[in-house]
Amino acid sequence: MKTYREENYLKAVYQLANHDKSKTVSPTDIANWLEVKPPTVLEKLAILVKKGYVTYNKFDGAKLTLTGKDIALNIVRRHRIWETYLYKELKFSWSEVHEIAEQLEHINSDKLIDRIYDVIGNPDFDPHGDPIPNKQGKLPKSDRRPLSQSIKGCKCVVLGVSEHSEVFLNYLTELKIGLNDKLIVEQINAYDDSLKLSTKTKEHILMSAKAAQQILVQCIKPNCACK
Amino acid sequence: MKTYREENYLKAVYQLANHDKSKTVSPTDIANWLEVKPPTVLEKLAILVKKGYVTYNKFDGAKLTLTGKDIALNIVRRHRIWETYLYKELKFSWSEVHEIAEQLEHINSDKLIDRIYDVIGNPDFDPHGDPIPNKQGKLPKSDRRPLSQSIKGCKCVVLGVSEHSEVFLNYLTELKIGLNDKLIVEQINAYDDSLKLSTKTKEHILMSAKAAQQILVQCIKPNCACK
DNA sequence: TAATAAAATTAGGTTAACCTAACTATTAAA
DNA sequence: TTTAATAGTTAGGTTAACCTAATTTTATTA
Ligand SMILES: [Mn+2]
Ligand SMILES: [Mn+2]
Ligand SMILES: [Mn+2]
Ligand SMILES: [Mn+2]
Repeated sequence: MKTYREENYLKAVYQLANHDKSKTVSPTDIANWLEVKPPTVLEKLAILVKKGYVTYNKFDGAKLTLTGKDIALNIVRRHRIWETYLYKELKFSWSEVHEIAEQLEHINSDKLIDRIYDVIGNPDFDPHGDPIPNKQGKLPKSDRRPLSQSIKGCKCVVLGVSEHSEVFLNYLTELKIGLNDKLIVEQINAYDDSLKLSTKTKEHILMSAKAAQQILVQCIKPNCACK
Repeated sequence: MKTYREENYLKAVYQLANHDKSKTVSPTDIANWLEVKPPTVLEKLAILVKKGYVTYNKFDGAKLTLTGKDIALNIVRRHRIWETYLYKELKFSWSEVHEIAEQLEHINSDKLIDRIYDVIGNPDFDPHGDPIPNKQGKLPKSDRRPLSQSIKGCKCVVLGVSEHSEVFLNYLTELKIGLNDKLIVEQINAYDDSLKLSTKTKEHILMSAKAAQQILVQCIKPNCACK
C-alpha cells in the first residue's frame, strides 16, 4: 500500500539525490524539503527501510532501492506528464503547473495517465525541460549545463530550468525567456559574474549570476568553447 | 481545513439524504455507504457538528447545515465535471468515469475545475444524466422518473440512471441503451413487472423491473398517461 | 585539542481515523 | 406484551503521522 505521503517521501529522496549527486541525503535534508521535522523523517525512514524501498545509515544517508526508485520515478513520471498536460491542453502557464501537478501526481489510474500522455503526443520533456521517465523508469537523455558556465559570445538554446518556483519562472517570462529560446551571451561582468544577453525579441538583457545558474542551456555551435 | 475524508463524509450525508428524501440519515447508513463502522461515523459527526457543517440527533439523523451543504455540493460539482471531462475529452466510457472522479473530485484548484468545465462546454448534466450544480450550488432542473413507472405504449427518452455501478452501466451498454436514447414500452408483464422495450437500434429488449427502476426517463408525448 | 555548533537520535506526547466489545435504547416479531 | 433483533452509543485500544524536548554524535573552529 503506497499512500500519497509515502510517495512523497520516496520522491523527496529521489529528488534530493539528483539535485546534488555528490552529497548524501540526510534526514534533515528530507525534513526541510517536505517541511516536517527530522524525527518524523527518521520514523518514516525506518518504515521505508522495513518495506524495502530505501536503505539508511548515518554515513551513506538515505538511498532508494531498485523498488523504491521504481516507485519514485513513476511519481516523477506522473508529475511531469500532468504538468505537460496542464500546459499544453489546459493552457496553464509554466509557472502554475507544478503546484497542481503536486496533487494530480497521486491520482491512481494508469489508464488516465496513458490517456493524457497520448493526448499530449508522448513527449520526452515537460514544460520546464525536465525529462519524462518512460514506464520502465528510463529517462530520455538530455545534455544541458547552467547558462552561468557560458563564455562571452556563446550562442545557446534554453533547454530547461533547475528552479521551478513561481517567482523565478514569472521573472523569466517577463524577460521573454522561455523554453527553446536562443540566447547570445554578449558580455560577462568580471566583478559579479552577471550577464548581458540578447534574444530574438529582446536585446541587452541584464541577468544576475544567481538567475543564470538556474537556466539550463546547450551550445548551438558544435565546437563552442563553453565548458 | 477540509480534508478529503471530511469532504467524503459531507458528500455521503448529502447523497444519502437525496437518495431517499423520506428517510433520515442514520450513522449506520453513513457507515455502510463509506465502508466504515458506526462508532467511526459517530466520532466524525461530533466533529462536523462542532464545525457547524451538520446537525445530528437520533430522531432527525444527520442533516447538513447551509455551510455543510455548500461544501457537499461543491464536491458533487467537481465530481460531475470531472466525469463529464473524462467522458467527453478523454474518451472514457460512462461506466469507468465514476471511480476516477472519486479521486479527482478532491483536487483543490478552482482554476482547474473552471478550465475543464469550459473545455467541455459548460454542460448542465454529467454522463449519467445527473445535474451539475453551479458555483452557487444551484442544481439545473430536470424532470425524470423511473422507467418502471411507465405504462404500456409509452414513448420516452432516457435522461439518467440512478445506479452508477460498472456492472449495471455495462449491462445497459450491452443492450445498446444510452443517455438520450428513445424507448418504447411494448409490453409489461403483469406477473413480475418486467418490460419489453424497443429502441431505434434494437427490438424486443427484455428488462427486469429491478433494472427498469434504475433508469430515469421522461415521456416524449406531452399528454402521456404515465404517472 | 577543547569548546561550540549542528545533526542525528531517543523519549514521550498529540491528533485523526480507524477498530472491537460491551452496553443501552428502539423497533419488530411472536 | 414479552422477547428478540437491530440500531445507537460509550469505552477503550491501535496505527500513522506529526510534534517538542532532551540526549548523543559528529563536525567545526578557535
Ligand atoms: Mn514540477
Ligand atoms: Mn516540471
Ligand atoms: Mn459518479
Ligand atoms: Mn455521474
